[in-house]
Amino acid sequence: MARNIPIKVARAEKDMTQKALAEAVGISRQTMNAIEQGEYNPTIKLCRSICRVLGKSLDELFWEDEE
Amino acid sequence: MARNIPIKVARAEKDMTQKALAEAVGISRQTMNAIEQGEYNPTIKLCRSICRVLGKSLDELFWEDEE
DNA sequence: ACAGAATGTCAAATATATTTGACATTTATT
DNA sequence: AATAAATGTCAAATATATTTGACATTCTGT
Repeated sequence: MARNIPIKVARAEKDMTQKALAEAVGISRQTMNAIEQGEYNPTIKLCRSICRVLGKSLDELFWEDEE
Repeated sequence: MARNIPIKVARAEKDMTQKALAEAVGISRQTMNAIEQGEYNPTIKLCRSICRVLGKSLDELFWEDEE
């Protein structure tokens, strides 16, 4: 999996730290970091939470052309 | 969670059975059924697979306004 | 250069998505 | 009405997402 740059950018736009985003979404900092590193595969529910907090769509933050 | 009507519709458009979609995506028929029933929470990777097979976007098939 | 915050990463434990098999119910076809 | 295909649902087992704690590294500001 590829690193998730769109999340990093959206987070920067909101001036949020990984920790802050993790807390806003109710997960651990390590999980948030791993998602941004593209090391796994969050649940769709979690993806939606992240989208809501960052004000972005699923397609903007989580689409990938090739698996 | 709410039943996922958009998947049902998209599947109908492609004239695919739950079983056929499940096979195309590499999961069990029961899991596909449960997803359509909104009983859980697939992985984003699986959501992307379903989107590719059905020719729809994440936002079209998996967005929900309220959790 | 120093200190503190933010990020990256690992291993072990826990929660939960997914599978398998089996059966009941509904829908479509003849 | 009868049969087959499609769908809905349950329980037990397995795979994997997520947590927790701990430590190393990079980034920022003073």
